[in-house]
Amino acid sequence: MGNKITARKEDYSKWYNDIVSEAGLAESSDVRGCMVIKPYGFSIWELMKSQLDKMFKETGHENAYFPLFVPKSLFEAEEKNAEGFAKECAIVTHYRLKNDPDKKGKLIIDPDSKLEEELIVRPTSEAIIWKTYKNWIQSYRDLPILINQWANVVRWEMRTRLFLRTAEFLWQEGHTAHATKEEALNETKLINDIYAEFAEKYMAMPVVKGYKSESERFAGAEETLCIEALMQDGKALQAGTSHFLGQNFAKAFDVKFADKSGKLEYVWATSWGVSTRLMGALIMSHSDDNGLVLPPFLAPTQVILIPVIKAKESSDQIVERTNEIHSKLKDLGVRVKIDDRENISLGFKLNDSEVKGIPMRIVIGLKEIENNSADIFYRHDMSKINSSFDKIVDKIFDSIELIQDNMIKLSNERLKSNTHEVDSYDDFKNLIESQSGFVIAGWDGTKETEEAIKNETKATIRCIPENIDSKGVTCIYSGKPAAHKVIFSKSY
RNA sequence: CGGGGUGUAGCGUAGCCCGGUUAUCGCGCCGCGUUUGGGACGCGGAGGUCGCAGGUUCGAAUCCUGCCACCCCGACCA
Repeated sequence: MGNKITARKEDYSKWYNDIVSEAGLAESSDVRGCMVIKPYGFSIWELMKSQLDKMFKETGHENAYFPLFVPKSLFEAEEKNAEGFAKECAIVTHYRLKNDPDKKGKLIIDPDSKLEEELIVRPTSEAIIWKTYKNWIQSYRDLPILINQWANVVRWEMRTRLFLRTAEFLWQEGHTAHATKEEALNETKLINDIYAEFAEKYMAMPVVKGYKSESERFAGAEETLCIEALMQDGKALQAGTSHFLGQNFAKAFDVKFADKSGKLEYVWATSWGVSTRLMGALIMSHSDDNGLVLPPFLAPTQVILIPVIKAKESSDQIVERTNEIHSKLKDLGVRVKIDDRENISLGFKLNDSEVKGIPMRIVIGLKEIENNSADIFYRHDMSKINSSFDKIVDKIFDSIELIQDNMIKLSNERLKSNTHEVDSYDDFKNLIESQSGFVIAGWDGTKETEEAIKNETKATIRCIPENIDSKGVTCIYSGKPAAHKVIFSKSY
Protein backbone atom coordinates (compact mmCIF):
# COMPACT_ATOMS: atom_id res chain seq x y z
CA MET A 1 0.00 0.00 0.00
CA GLY A 2 0.93 3.61 -0.10
CA ASN A 3 0.28 3.91 -3.78
CA LYS A 4 0.93 7.27 -5.30
CA ILE A 5 1.10 8.15 -8.93
CA THR A 6 3.81 10.77 -9.01
CA ALA A 7 4.89 10.74 -12.63
CA ARG A 8 2.85 12.76 -15.11
CA LYS A 9 1.81 11.68 -18.55
CA GLU A 10 4.32 14.00 -20.23
CA ASP A 11 7.00 11.72 -18.85
CA TYR A 12 5.43 8.81 -20.57
CA SER A 13 7.55 5.81 -19.67
CA LYS A 14 7.86 6.85 -16.04
CA TRP A 15 4.12 7.40 -15.93
CA TYR A 16 3.54 3.96 -17.41
CA ASN A 17 5.83 2.25 -14.91
CA ASP A 18 4.25 4.18 -12.08
CA ILE A 19 0.80 2.96 -13.01
CA VAL A 20 1.87 -0.63 -13.45
CA SER A 21 3.49 -0.69 -10.03
CA GLU A 22 1.10 1.50 -8.04
CA ALA A 23 -2.04 -0.14 -9.34
CA GLY A 24 -0.51 -3.45 -8.29
CA LEU A 25 -0.41 -5.02 -11.74
CA ALA A 26 3.15 -6.27 -12.00
CA GLU A 27 6.75 -5.73 -11.00
CA SER A 28 10.03 -6.55 -12.60
CA SER A 29 11.62 -9.66 -11.23
CA ASP A 30 15.20 -10.25 -10.21
CA VAL A 31 15.28 -12.70 -13.08
CA ARG A 32 16.62 -10.87 -16.08
CA GLY A 33 13.92 -9.33 -18.24
CA CYS A 34 11.15 -11.25 -16.54
CA MET A 35 8.19 -9.90 -14.63
CA VAL A 36 6.00 -10.95 -11.77
CA ILE A 37 2.33 -10.45 -12.57
CA LYS A 38 0.62 -9.60 -9.32
CA PRO A 39 -2.86 -10.86 -8.38
CA TYR A 40 -4.69 -7.72 -9.47
CA GLY A 41 -2.92 -7.63 -12.81
CA PHE A 42 -3.42 -11.32 -13.30
CA SER A 43 -7.13 -11.12 -12.64
CA ILE A 44 -7.43 -8.59 -15.47
CA TRP A 45 -5.48 -10.96 -17.71
CA GLU A 46 -7.84 -13.78 -16.69
CA LEU A 47 -10.84 -11.73 -17.73
CA MET A 48 -9.20 -11.11 -21.08
CA LYS A 49 -8.35 -14.77 -21.42
CA SER A 50 -11.81 -16.02 -20.65
CA GLN A 51 -13.41 -13.68 -23.18
CA LEU A 52 -10.93 -14.56 -25.92
CA ASP A 53 -11.24 -18.23 -25.10
CA LYS A 54 -14.98 -17.99 -25.45
CA MET A 55 -14.63 -16.33 -28.84
CA PHE A 56 -12.22 -19.01 -30.06
CA LYS A 57 -14.51 -21.79 -28.90
CA GLU A 58 -17.54 -20.19 -30.50
CA THR A 59 -15.68 -20.41 -33.81
CA GLY A 60 -14.87 -24.09 -33.45
CA HIS A 61 -11.45 -24.00 -31.82
CA GLU A 62 -10.24 -26.27 -29.02
CA ASN A 63 -7.50 -25.92 -26.45
CA ALA A 64 -4.51 -28.25 -26.11
CA TYR A 65 -1.02 -28.11 -24.73
CA PHE A 66 2.38 -28.81 -26.27
CA PRO A 67 5.89 -29.04 -24.75
CA LEU A 68 7.95 -26.11 -23.54
CA PHE A 69 11.13 -27.50 -25.09
CA VAL A 70 11.86 -27.74 -28.78
CA PRO A 71 14.78 -29.97 -29.83
CA LYS A 72 17.17 -27.93 -31.94
CA SER A 73 16.74 -30.15 -35.00
CA LEU A 74 13.01 -29.50 -34.98
CA PHE A 75 13.49 -25.83 -34.37
CA GLU A 76 15.67 -25.41 -37.44
CA ALA A 77 13.39 -27.37 -39.77
CA GLU A 78 11.52 -24.33 -41.07
CA GLU A 79 14.42 -22.17 -42.12
CA LYS A 80 12.94 -18.71 -42.10
CA ASN A 81 11.19 -19.25 -38.80
CA ALA A 82 14.39 -20.53 -37.23
CA GLU A 83 16.42 -17.69 -38.63
CA GLY A 84 13.92 -15.14 -37.35
CA PHE A 85 14.06 -16.37 -33.78
CA ALA A 86 17.64 -17.65 -33.63
CA LYS A 87 19.01 -14.49 -32.05
CA GLU A 88 16.69 -14.50 -29.07
CA CYS A 89 16.54 -18.04 -27.73
CA ALA A 90 17.13 -19.52 -24.31
CA ILE A 91 18.83 -22.90 -24.75
CA VAL A 92 18.99 -25.88 -22.43
CA THR A 93 22.37 -27.57 -22.77
CA HIS A 94 22.66 -29.57 -19.52
CA TYR A 95 20.33 -31.36 -17.18
CA ARG A 96 22.22 -31.62 -13.91
CA LEU A 97 24.19 -29.63 -11.33
CA LYS A 98 26.72 -30.82 -8.81
CA ASN A 99 28.55 -29.46 -5.76
CA ASP A 100 31.42 -27.17 -6.58
CA PRO A 101 34.57 -28.92 -5.29
CA ASP A 102 36.30 -25.51 -4.87
CA LYS A 103 33.53 -23.49 -3.25
CA LYS A 104 31.51 -24.98 -0.44
CA GLY A 105 27.77 -24.59 -0.77
CA LYS A 106 27.98 -23.61 -4.44
CA LEU A 107 26.80 -25.57 -7.42
CA ILE A 108 28.31 -25.96 -10.84
CA ILE A 109 26.99 -27.50 -14.02
CA ASP A 110 27.91 -31.16 -14.18
CA PRO A 111 29.84 -31.40 -17.44
CA ASP A 112 28.80 -35.05 -17.72
CA SER A 113 25.20 -34.00 -18.05
CA LYS A 114 25.62 -32.28 -21.40
CA LEU A 115 22.67 -33.01 -23.65
CA GLU A 116 23.37 -34.69 -26.96
CA GLU A 117 20.91 -32.36 -28.57
CA GLU A 118 20.19 -28.92 -27.17
CA LEU A 119 16.63 -28.00 -26.28
CA ILE A 120 15.31 -24.59 -27.22
CA VAL A 121 12.82 -23.01 -24.83
CA ARG A 122 10.01 -22.23 -27.24
CA PRO A 123 9.90 -18.68 -28.54
CA THR A 124 6.81 -19.87 -30.42
CA SER A 125 5.49 -23.38 -30.97
CA GLU A 126 5.08 -23.92 -34.71
CA ALA A 127 7.93 -26.42 -34.86
CA ILE A 128 6.88 -28.70 -32.04
CA ILE A 129 3.24 -28.51 -33.08
CA TRP A 130 3.80 -29.28 -36.73
CA LYS A 131 6.00 -32.21 -35.80
CA THR A 132 3.01 -33.47 -33.81
CA TYR A 133 0.45 -32.65 -36.50
CA LYS A 134 2.39 -34.84 -38.93
CA ASN A 135 1.24 -37.85 -36.94
CA TRP A 136 -2.31 -36.61 -36.64
CA ILE A 137 -2.98 -35.93 -40.29
CA GLN A 138 -3.39 -38.55 -42.98
CA SER A 139 -6.66 -37.81 -44.67
CA TYR A 140 -8.79 -34.82 -45.57
CA ARG A 141 -11.13 -36.25 -42.91
CA ASP A 142 -8.57 -35.26 -40.27
CA LEU A 143 -8.84 -31.64 -41.34
CA PRO A 144 -9.23 -28.94 -40.31
CA ILE A 145 -7.34 -28.99 -37.03
CA LEU A 146 -8.29 -25.90 -35.06
CA ILE A 147 -6.19 -25.80 -31.92
CA ASN A 148 -5.22 -23.09 -29.51
CA GLN A 149 -2.86 -23.26 -26.57
CA TRP A 150 -2.46 -20.93 -23.60
CA ALA A 151 1.21 -20.96 -22.74
CA ASN A 152 4.32 -19.09 -21.85
CA VAL A 153 7.12 -18.45 -24.31
CA VAL A 154 10.61 -17.04 -23.98
CA ARG A 155 12.25 -14.52 -26.25
CA TRP A 156 15.60 -13.20 -25.08
CA GLU A 157 14.95 -9.58 -25.91
CA MET A 158 17.69 -7.03 -25.41
CA ARG A 159 15.52 -4.37 -23.86
CA THR A 160 12.46 -5.26 -21.85
CA ARG A 161 9.46 -3.36 -20.46
CA LEU A 162 6.73 -4.59 -18.18
CA PHE A 163 3.96 -6.25 -20.21
CA LEU A 164 5.13 -4.70 -23.50
CA ARG A 165 8.27 -6.72 -23.95
CA THR A 166 9.44 -9.21 -21.35
CA ALA A 167 11.83 -12.12 -21.73
CA GLU A 168 9.06 -14.52 -20.77
CA PHE A 169 5.48 -13.75 -21.59
CA LEU A 170 2.08 -15.40 -21.47
CA TRP A 171 0.00 -15.72 -24.58
CA GLN A 172 -2.31 -17.84 -26.60
CA GLU A 173 -1.12 -19.29 -29.85
CA GLY A 174 -3.50 -20.84 -32.31
CA HIS A 175 -2.20 -23.35 -34.83
CA THR A 176 -4.54 -24.58 -37.51
CA ALA A 177 -4.22 -26.99 -40.40
CA HIS A 178 -6.45 -26.88 -43.46
CA ALA A 179 -7.05 -28.77 -46.67
CA THR A 180 -7.21 -25.71 -48.88
CA LYS A 181 -5.44 -22.41 -49.22
CA GLU A 182 -8.73 -20.58 -49.23
CA GLU A 183 -9.83 -22.12 -45.97
CA ALA A 184 -6.53 -21.19 -44.32
CA LEU A 185 -6.78 -17.64 -45.59
CA ASN A 186 -10.30 -17.38 -44.22
CA GLU A 187 -9.11 -18.65 -40.86
CA THR A 188 -6.34 -16.04 -40.77
CA LYS A 189 -8.90 -13.36 -41.48
CA LEU A 190 -11.47 -14.74 -39.04
CA ILE A 191 -9.01 -14.63 -36.18
CA ASN A 192 -7.78 -11.16 -36.97
CA ASP A 193 -11.41 -10.03 -36.94
CA ILE A 194 -11.90 -11.70 -33.56
CA TYR A 195 -8.86 -9.87 -32.24
CA ALA A 196 -10.17 -6.57 -33.54
CA GLU A 197 -13.60 -7.20 -32.08
CA PHE A 198 -12.11 -8.10 -28.72
CA ALA A 199 -9.89 -5.01 -28.68
CA GLU A 200 -12.70 -2.68 -29.62
CA LYS A 201 -15.58 -4.14 -27.69
CA TYR A 202 -13.91 -5.37 -24.52
CA MET A 203 -10.75 -3.32 -24.23
CA ALA A 204 -12.48 -0.20 -25.60
CA MET A 205 -9.44 0.15 -27.80
CA PRO A 206 -10.06 0.82 -31.49
CA VAL A 207 -7.58 -0.80 -33.86
CA VAL A 208 -6.66 -0.70 -37.49
CA LYS A 209 -6.77 -4.05 -39.23
CA GLY A 210 -4.37 -4.68 -42.02
CA TYR A 211 -1.52 -6.59 -43.61
CA LYS A 212 2.13 -6.39 -42.64
CA SER A 213 4.69 -5.38 -45.21
CA GLU A 214 7.07 -8.15 -46.16
CA SER A 215 9.83 -6.97 -43.84
CA GLU A 216 7.50 -6.79 -40.84
CA ARG A 217 6.01 -10.20 -41.46
CA PHE A 218 6.28 -13.12 -39.02
CA ALA A 219 9.28 -15.31 -39.78
CA GLY A 220 7.98 -18.17 -41.88
CA ALA A 221 4.65 -16.57 -42.83
CA GLU A 222 3.44 -15.78 -46.31
CA GLU A 223 1.06 -13.15 -45.05
CA THR A 224 0.70 -11.53 -41.65
CA LEU A 225 -2.52 -9.84 -40.63
CA CYS A 226 -2.46 -7.63 -37.60
CA ILE A 227 -4.31 -5.22 -35.44
CA GLU A 228 -2.53 -1.98 -34.64
CA ALA A 229 -3.55 0.26 -31.78
CA LEU A 230 -2.53 3.81 -31.01
CA MET A 231 -1.27 4.67 -27.55
CA GLN A 232 -1.73 8.02 -25.83
CA ASP A 233 1.82 9.12 -26.54
CA GLY A 234 1.23 8.79 -30.27
CA LYS A 235 3.12 5.54 -30.69
CA ALA A 236 1.63 2.46 -32.32
CA LEU A 237 1.41 -0.89 -30.63
CA GLN A 238 1.00 -4.17 -32.47
CA ALA A 239 -1.72 -5.76 -30.40
CA GLY A 240 -2.24 -9.05 -32.20
CA THR A 241 -1.19 -10.98 -35.26
CA SER A 242 -2.66 -13.71 -37.42
CA HIS A 243 -0.42 -15.44 -39.93
CA PHE A 244 -1.13 -17.32 -43.12
CA LEU A 245 1.74 -19.79 -43.21
CA GLY A 246 1.03 -21.25 -46.64
CA GLN A 247 2.53 -24.72 -46.96
CA ASN A 248 5.87 -23.72 -45.45
CA PHE A 249 5.52 -25.72 -42.28
CA ALA A 250 3.78 -28.62 -43.96
CA LYS A 251 6.74 -28.90 -46.33
CA ALA A 252 9.32 -28.45 -43.58
CA PHE A 253 7.70 -31.19 -41.48
CA ASP A 254 6.38 -33.25 -44.37
CA VAL A 255 2.72 -33.05 -43.42
CA LYS A 256 0.59 -34.41 -46.27
CA PHE A 257 -2.98 -35.56 -46.47
CA ALA A 258 -4.90 -37.68 -48.94
CA ASP A 259 -7.67 -35.67 -50.58
CA LYS A 260 -11.00 -37.15 -51.74
CA SER A 261 -9.42 -38.55 -54.86
CA GLY A 262 -6.58 -40.12 -52.90
CA LYS A 263 -3.98 -37.65 -54.07
CA LEU A 264 -1.38 -36.53 -51.51
CA GLU A 265 -1.30 -32.77 -50.82
CA TYR A 266 0.58 -30.55 -48.40
CA VAL A 267 -1.51 -29.05 -45.62
CA TRP A 268 -2.20 -25.31 -45.39
CA ALA A 269 -1.45 -23.63 -42.09
CA THR A 270 -2.17 -20.61 -39.95
CA SER A 271 -0.91 -19.42 -36.61
CA TRP A 272 -2.05 -16.50 -34.51
CA GLY A 273 -1.51 -14.99 -31.11
CA VAL A 274 -2.10 -12.29 -28.58
CA SER A 275 -0.06 -11.90 -25.44
CA THR A 276 0.18 -10.18 -22.08
CA ARG A 277 1.21 -7.21 -24.20
CA LEU A 278 -2.53 -6.58 -24.38
CA MET A 279 -2.26 -5.61 -20.71
CA GLY A 280 0.23 -2.93 -21.67
CA ALA A 281 -2.10 -1.78 -24.42
CA LEU A 282 -5.00 -1.58 -22.02
CA ILE A 283 -3.00 0.43 -19.49
CA MET A 284 -1.65 2.86 -22.08
CA SER A 285 -4.98 3.31 -23.83
CA HIS A 286 -7.05 4.68 -20.99
CA SER A 287 -5.02 5.59 -17.95
CA ASP A 288 -4.55 9.15 -16.75
CA ASP A 289 -2.52 11.08 -14.19
CA ASN A 290 -4.64 9.64 -11.39
CA GLY A 291 -3.78 6.09 -12.31
CA LEU A 292 -5.23 3.16 -14.14
CA VAL A 293 -8.58 3.38 -15.90
CA LEU A 294 -10.26 0.09 -16.69
CA PRO A 295 -13.18 -0.53 -19.00
CA PRO A 296 -15.91 -2.18 -16.90
CA PHE A 297 -15.93 -5.34 -19.07
CA LEU A 298 -12.36 -6.07 -18.00
CA ALA A 299 -12.39 -4.70 -14.48
CA PRO A 300 -11.93 -7.37 -11.78
CA THR A 301 -13.92 -5.07 -9.51
CA GLN A 302 -16.52 -3.03 -11.36
CA VAL A 303 -17.98 -1.30 -8.34
CA ILE A 304 -16.46 -0.49 -4.97
CA LEU A 305 -18.67 0.40 -2.03
CA ILE A 306 -17.04 2.41 0.74
CA PRO A 307 -18.93 2.69 4.01
CA VAL A 308 -17.98 5.68 6.15
CA ILE A 309 -18.67 5.06 9.80
CA LYS A 310 -18.00 7.97 12.12
CA ALA A 311 -20.35 7.37 14.99
CA LYS A 312 -21.59 4.15 16.50
CA GLU A 313 -25.25 5.23 16.38
CA SER A 314 -25.46 5.33 12.57
CA SER A 315 -23.18 2.35 12.01
CA ASP A 316 -25.91 -0.27 11.67
CA GLN A 317 -27.89 1.67 9.09
CA ILE A 318 -24.79 2.29 6.97
CA VAL A 319 -23.63 -1.31 7.10
CA GLU A 320 -27.11 -2.57 6.34
CA ARG A 321 -27.53 -0.28 3.32
CA THR A 322 -24.08 -1.15 2.00
CA ASN A 323 -24.69 -4.87 2.33
CA GLU A 324 -28.06 -4.58 0.66
CA ILE A 325 -26.62 -2.83 -2.40
CA HIS A 326 -23.74 -5.28 -2.45
CA SER A 327 -25.93 -8.37 -2.49
CA LYS A 328 -28.36 -6.96 -5.05
CA LEU A 329 -25.50 -6.13 -7.40
CA LYS A 330 -23.98 -9.56 -6.86
CA ASP A 331 -27.28 -11.16 -7.80
CA LEU A 332 -27.16 -9.20 -11.05
CA GLY A 333 -23.69 -10.60 -11.78
CA VAL A 334 -21.87 -7.34 -11.10
CA ARG A 335 -18.32 -7.65 -9.78
CA VAL A 336 -18.69 -5.62 -6.61
CA LYS A 337 -16.65 -5.24 -3.43
CA ILE A 338 -16.97 -3.48 -0.11
CA ASP A 339 -13.92 -1.63 1.16
CA ASP A 340 -14.43 -1.95 4.90
CA ARG A 341 -10.77 -2.00 5.85
CA GLU A 342 -10.32 -0.51 9.28
CA ASN A 343 -7.77 2.10 10.23
CA ILE A 344 -7.55 3.34 6.69
CA SER A 345 -8.78 6.84 6.04
CA LEU A 346 -11.47 7.61 3.53
CA GLY A 347 -9.09 9.74 1.51
CA PHE A 348 -6.77 6.82 1.10
CA LYS A 349 -9.55 4.51 -0.01
CA LEU A 350 -10.85 7.00 -2.55
CA ASN A 351 -7.43 7.40 -4.08
CA ASP A 352 -6.80 3.70 -3.92
CA SER A 353 -9.89 3.00 -5.99
CA GLU A 354 -8.79 5.61 -8.52
CA VAL A 355 -5.23 4.32 -8.83
CA LYS A 356 -6.61 0.82 -9.43
CA GLY A 357 -9.00 2.05 -12.09
CA ILE A 358 -12.19 0.70 -10.53
CA PRO A 359 -14.92 1.98 -12.87
CA MET A 360 -17.50 2.95 -10.25
CA ARG A 361 -17.38 3.99 -6.62
CA ILE A 362 -20.11 4.68 -4.09
CA VAL A 363 -19.43 6.20 -0.69
CA ILE A 364 -22.09 5.46 1.89
CA GLY A 365 -22.10 7.36 5.16
CA LEU A 366 -24.44 9.23 7.44
CA LYS A 367 -25.00 11.96 4.86
CA GLU A 368 -26.18 9.41 2.28
CA ILE A 369 -28.45 7.68 4.75
CA GLU A 370 -30.06 10.99 5.68
CA ASN A 371 -30.53 12.03 2.04
CA ASN A 372 -31.60 8.53 1.06
CA SER A 373 -29.29 8.84 -1.96
CA ALA A 374 -25.65 8.52 -2.94
CA ASP A 375 -23.23 9.62 -5.66
CA ILE A 376 -22.02 7.16 -8.24
CA PHE A 377 -18.50 8.20 -9.15
CA TYR A 378 -17.28 7.27 -12.61
CA ARG A 379 -13.55 6.70 -12.82
CA HIS A 380 -13.13 7.10 -16.57
CA ASP A 381 -14.17 10.75 -16.65
CA MET A 382 -14.10 11.48 -12.89
CA SER A 383 -17.75 12.58 -12.98
CA LYS A 384 -20.51 11.89 -10.48
CA ILE A 385 -24.22 11.35 -10.68
CA ASN A 386 -26.57 11.26 -7.73
CA SER A 387 -29.12 8.51 -7.32
CA SER A 388 -31.72 7.69 -4.71
CA PHE A 389 -31.15 4.38 -2.97
CA ASP A 390 -34.20 2.74 -4.49
CA LYS A 391 -32.86 3.31 -8.00
CA ILE A 392 -29.15 3.04 -7.40
CA VAL A 393 -28.74 -0.67 -8.13
CA ASP A 394 -30.39 -0.32 -11.54
CA LYS A 395 -28.40 2.80 -12.28
CA ILE A 396 -25.13 1.06 -11.46
CA PHE A 397 -26.09 -1.95 -13.51
CA ASP A 398 -26.97 0.18 -16.53
CA SER A 399 -23.81 2.23 -16.10
CA ILE A 400 -21.60 -0.75 -16.91
CA GLU A 401 -22.56 -0.64 -20.57
CA LEU A 402 -22.77 3.15 -20.59
CA ILE A 403 -19.22 3.55 -19.33
CA GLN A 404 -17.97 0.91 -21.73
CA ASP A 405 -19.67 2.68 -24.66
CA ASN A 406 -18.40 6.02 -23.50
CA MET A 407 -14.84 4.77 -23.29
CA ILE A 408 -15.10 3.27 -26.76
CA LYS A 409 -16.38 6.59 -28.06
CA LEU A 410 -13.57 8.54 -26.41
CA SER A 411 -10.93 6.15 -27.74
CA ASN A 412 -12.39 6.32 -31.21
CA GLU A 413 -12.22 10.10 -31.15
CA ARG A 414 -8.63 9.98 -29.98
CA LEU A 415 -7.68 7.58 -32.75
CA LYS A 416 -9.46 9.74 -35.32
CA SER A 417 -7.86 13.00 -34.19
CA ASN A 418 -4.42 11.38 -34.20
CA THR A 419 -4.70 9.86 -37.65
CA HIS A 420 -3.62 12.09 -40.51
CA GLU A 421 -3.25 11.64 -44.22
CA VAL A 422 -0.35 13.35 -45.95
CA ASP A 423 0.89 13.57 -49.51
CA SER A 424 4.24 15.27 -49.04
CA TYR A 425 7.31 13.92 -47.34
CA ASP A 426 7.85 17.21 -45.48
CA ASP A 427 4.40 17.03 -43.92
CA PHE A 428 5.09 13.42 -43.12
CA LYS A 429 8.32 14.16 -41.33
CA ASN A 430 6.78 17.03 -39.39
CA LEU A 431 3.89 14.91 -38.19
CA ILE A 432 6.04 11.97 -37.19
CA GLU A 433 8.48 14.27 -35.44
CA SER A 434 5.95 16.40 -33.57
CA GLN A 435 3.24 14.01 -32.46
CA SER A 436 3.60 10.77 -34.35
CA GLY A 437 0.17 9.13 -34.33
CA PHE A 438 -0.98 7.22 -37.40
CA VAL A 439 0.11 8.81 -40.63
CA ILE A 440 -1.52 7.54 -43.80
CA ALA A 441 0.58 7.93 -46.91
CA GLY A 442 1.30 6.38 -50.27
CA TRP A 443 4.08 3.80 -50.50
CA ASP A 444 5.63 2.47 -53.67
CA GLY A 445 5.80 -1.03 -52.19
CA THR A 446 9.58 -1.35 -52.20
CA LYS A 447 11.78 -2.46 -49.32
CA GLU A 448 14.21 0.32 -50.13
CA THR A 449 11.66 3.06 -49.55
CA GLU A 450 10.39 1.43 -46.37
CA GLU A 451 13.95 1.14 -45.09
CA ALA A 452 14.90 4.69 -46.01
CA ILE A 453 11.84 6.17 -44.28
CA LYS A 454 12.57 4.09 -41.21
CA ASN A 455 16.16 5.28 -41.07
CA GLU A 456 15.27 8.91 -41.60
CA THR A 457 12.23 9.19 -39.32
CA LYS A 458 12.10 6.03 -37.14
CA ALA A 459 8.58 5.50 -38.45
CA THR A 460 7.68 2.04 -39.73
CA ILE A 461 4.84 0.72 -41.81
CA ARG A 462 2.41 -0.48 -39.18
CA CYS A 463 0.12 -2.06 -41.71
CA ILE A 464 -1.44 -1.92 -45.10
CA PRO A 465 -5.05 -1.32 -44.05
CA GLU A 466 -7.87 -3.40 -45.42
CA ASN A 467 -10.30 -1.72 -47.78
CA ILE A 468 -8.41 1.42 -48.53
CA ASP A 469 -8.27 2.77 -52.03
CA SER A 470 -4.86 3.78 -53.33
CA LYS A 471 -5.77 4.66 -56.91
CA GLY A 472 -3.87 7.65 -58.25
CA VAL A 473 -1.80 8.02 -55.09
CA THR A 474 1.94 8.52 -55.32
CA CYS A 475 4.62 7.40 -52.92
CA ILE A 476 5.58 10.16 -50.50
CA TYR A 477 9.23 9.17 -50.63
CA SER A 478 9.98 8.15 -54.19
CA GLY A 479 7.19 9.99 -55.97
CA LYS A 480 6.43 6.85 -57.95
CA PRO A 481 2.88 5.50 -58.17
CA ALA A 482 1.92 4.03 -54.82
CA ALA A 483 1.32 0.31 -54.53
CA HIS A 484 -0.66 0.90 -51.36
CA LYS A 485 -1.82 3.51 -48.97
CA VAL A 486 -0.26 2.48 -45.69
CA ILE A 487 -0.14 3.53 -42.06
CA PHE A 488 3.16 4.78 -40.78
CA SER A 489 3.95 5.40 -37.14
CA LYS A 490 6.63 5.24 -34.53
CA SER A 491 5.99 2.12 -32.56
CA TYR A 492 6.71 0.12 -29.47
C1' C B 1 27.65 -6.52 -29.31
C1' G B 2 29.16 -0.79 -29.75
C1' G B 3 28.55 4.28 -26.70
C1' G B 4 27.28 6.39 -21.80
C1' G B 5 25.89 5.72 -16.63
C1' U B 6 24.68 3.55 -11.81
C1' G B 7 25.24 -0.06 -7.62
C1' U B 8 24.29 2.34 0.13
C1' A B 9 17.67 -1.19 4.46
C1' G B 10 11.64 -3.56 0.97
C1' C B 11 11.59 1.23 -2.25
C1' G B 12 13.68 6.13 -3.25
C1' U B 13 18.15 8.50 -1.67
C1' A B 14 22.58 11.77 1.18
C1' G B 15 27.63 10.91 2.04
C1' C B 16 32.35 9.57 -2.31
C1' C B 17 35.74 14.69 -5.48
C1' C B 18 38.82 16.04 -0.16
C1' G B 19 39.49 8.47 3.87
C1' G B 20 38.53 9.53 10.50
C1' U B 21 33.47 8.24 16.24
C1' U B 22 27.57 4.67 16.24
C1' A B 23 26.43 5.50 7.64
C1' U B 24 21.93 10.38 6.28
C1' C B 25 16.99 11.43 5.20
C1' G B 26 11.99 10.25 3.26
C1' C B 27 8.41 6.38 2.22
C1' G B 28 7.13 1.64 3.76
C1' C B 29 7.25 -2.04 8.01
C1' C B 30 6.30 -3.39 13.60
C1' G B 31 4.09 -1.77 18.72
C1' C B 32 0.84 1.55 21.65
C1' G B 33 -2.70 5.43 21.66
C1' U B 34 -5.77 8.90 19.14
C1' U B 35 -8.23 9.42 14.12
C1' U B 36 -12.57 7.42 8.63
C1' G B 37 -16.27 12.96 4.37
C1' G B 38 -9.84 13.40 -0.23
C1' G B 39 -3.60 10.06 0.25
C1' A B 40 -4.19 10.83 9.24
C1' C B 41 -1.21 12.11 13.70
C1' G B 42 1.90 11.44 18.15
C1' C B 43 5.36 8.50 20.77
C1' G B 44 8.37 4.18 20.64
C1' G B 45 10.90 0.30 17.64
C1' A B 46 13.06 -3.17 14.02
C1' G B 47 15.73 -3.41 9.62
C1' G B 48 22.59 -2.57 6.42
C1' U B 49 28.20 -8.31 4.36
C1' C B 50 27.67 0.31 1.66
C1' G B 51 27.25 -5.08 -5.59
C1' C B 52 31.57 -9.01 -5.14
C1' A B 53 36.90 -10.05 -4.64
C1' G B 54 41.57 -8.21 -3.83
C1' G B 55 44.98 -4.05 -2.83
C1' U B 56 46.82 0.79 -0.48
C1' U B 57 46.38 2.67 4.70
C1' C B 58 46.86 3.01 11.75
C1' G B 59 41.89 3.45 9.56
C1' A B 60 37.99 2.46 3.29
C1' A B 61 30.98 3.46 1.54
C1' U B 62 34.95 7.06 0.17
C1' C B 63 41.36 5.90 -3.14
C1' C B 64 43.38 1.80 -6.76
C1' U B 65 42.73 -2.98 -9.69
C1' G B 66 39.73 -6.86 -11.38
C1' C B 67 34.98 -9.05 -11.73
C1' C B 68 29.57 -9.05 -11.55
C1' A B 69 24.82 -6.94 -12.00
C1' C B 70 21.47 -3.42 -13.60
C1' C B 71 19.79 1.13 -16.26
C1' C B 72 19.78 4.60 -20.56
C1' C B 73 21.03 5.33 -26.10
C1' G B 74 21.72 2.14 -30.88
C1' A B 75 20.72 -3.15 -33.84
C1' C B 76 16.11 -7.03 -32.53
C1' C B 77 10.86 -7.70 -31.10
C1' A B 78 4.07 -10.24 -29.45
